[in-house]
Amino acid sequence: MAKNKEEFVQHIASRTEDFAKWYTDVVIKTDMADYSDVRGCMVIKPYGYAIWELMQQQMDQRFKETGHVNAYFPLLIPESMLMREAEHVEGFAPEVAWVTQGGTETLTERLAIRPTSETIIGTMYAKWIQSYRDLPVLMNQWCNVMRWEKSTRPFLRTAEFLWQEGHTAHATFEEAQEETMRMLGVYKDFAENVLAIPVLTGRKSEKEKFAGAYATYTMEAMMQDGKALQMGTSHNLGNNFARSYDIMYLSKEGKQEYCYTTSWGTSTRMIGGVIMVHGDDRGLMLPPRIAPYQAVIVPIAPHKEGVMDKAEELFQILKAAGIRMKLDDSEQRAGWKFNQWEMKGVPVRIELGPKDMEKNQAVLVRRDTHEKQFVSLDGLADTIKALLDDIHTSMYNRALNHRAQHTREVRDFGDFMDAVKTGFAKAPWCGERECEDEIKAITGATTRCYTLDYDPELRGDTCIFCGKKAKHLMYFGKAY
RNA sequence: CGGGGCGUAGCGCAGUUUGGUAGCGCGUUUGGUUCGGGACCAAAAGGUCGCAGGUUCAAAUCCUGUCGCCCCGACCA
Repeated sequence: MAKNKEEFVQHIASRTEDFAKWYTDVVIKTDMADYSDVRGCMVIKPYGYAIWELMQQQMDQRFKETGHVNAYFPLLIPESMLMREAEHVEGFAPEVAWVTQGGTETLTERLAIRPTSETIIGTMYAKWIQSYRDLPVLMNQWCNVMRWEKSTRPFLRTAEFLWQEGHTAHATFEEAQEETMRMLGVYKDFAENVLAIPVLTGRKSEKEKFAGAYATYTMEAMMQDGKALQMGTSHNLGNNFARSYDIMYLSKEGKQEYCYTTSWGTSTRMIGGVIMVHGDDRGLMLPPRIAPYQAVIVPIAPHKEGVMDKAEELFQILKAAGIRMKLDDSEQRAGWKFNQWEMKGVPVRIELGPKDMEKNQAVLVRRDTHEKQFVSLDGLADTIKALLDDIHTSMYNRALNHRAQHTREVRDFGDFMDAVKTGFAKAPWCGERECEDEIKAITGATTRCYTLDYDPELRGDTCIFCGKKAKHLMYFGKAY
């Protein structure tokens, strides 16, 4: 303990300082000091990258299960290629970074650093697809993209980010629509069953949809402050890109037809979502399925005879059982380690000391509830696996409950304004751009997505704001 | 692009009003006592005070310029 009160307060303050930085320090560092003009560059530290790798693995597995294959396309896109889809260009032009110089050679045509790859992949698809026999084409690419945003935000909006972008081509609109919805479903499954984040799925308004798309579908999560985060999107591009890039096939009937294409993407922004949905005052709280370490063994009194040997033995057994393990044999006090691993979000802590060894037991402490249990060393791997599943479910339910408490279905604009102060409002809406803009100007809330099963004819609702006939049941909220 | 704030040791900061030996906490290193919730004692290492110019016997401190970062707006698949 510190000598006097003043020193003690200072001591605590410096700890709190550490702790306020946990989110950047542990996972991502945005540090622009050496990049004078590149705002919002991101450095992902090894621990954060390990999280991303686990996300990649589990998403990729789902992509493969739905018949997709991975490929890679160029980083640089010639300006003329980018410009072929008018609406797309209009949407992305303000945030594209350009290469104008290659070595000592000044380029005759600028090259865009990809903000997304529809244009270049579309160009390739046009060459690859000849016949109905070539369809569908189902590909995915893991890569980085760059968008020169005016303002950036750690995790949520960085200039450069890692993502996956799926691009598919189909013979008919219906097949493209089916694919769009299938991948939206894959994303929802991933968010809920891997990240333990409940998401709303639905369709974007015309204003919020992807530039050049026929329709954009999205999954939206609620953060702890009640704000919305778009976690992934799936677009039915109709034949818009096929028309601009000449993606055509010869049908069974011998006619040249345009393809129908889709694209869908999720990014490192999801790491930000995990942090903001699950984190608490002690730091990160990682859902077990993406935790680089699912359990950490903290030996108690490691200098005592046999403790380290037993801890090492346990570590090997649990690791062999398929649990991602860490044995903390560093020269720190137990209490320090407890706090350190809680800050890093490890779901389960295993304490093993002389007293436990006598009783053939270990102490398990879960990160989410801090609940402590004494369990037998026999069958410990199974006990921990069950506990990890339980932690996942309980984290999901906590987030779901939070969202439920901050979402209100409203029919009155006063209630609407109240609702979007702390969360989502679900309200009938006319679907018109001017109305959407005015709602944003007045309340700060934007349209997030609308439900797919709402029938305004049956319900006879009027728009929450302008009073015209409602077309959609829309979720509104303030967004990141 | 507009408004505000900040650049001093690895990290977080005080010191600038009123110019006069470069400070504090954490971290690091060494030795010792400890060890079931962020230990204690003792010693040590570590900074051309963002950069450039000016004023002065003397500048972290005053003046001018410049670069960078953060926050709030505006903007934003």
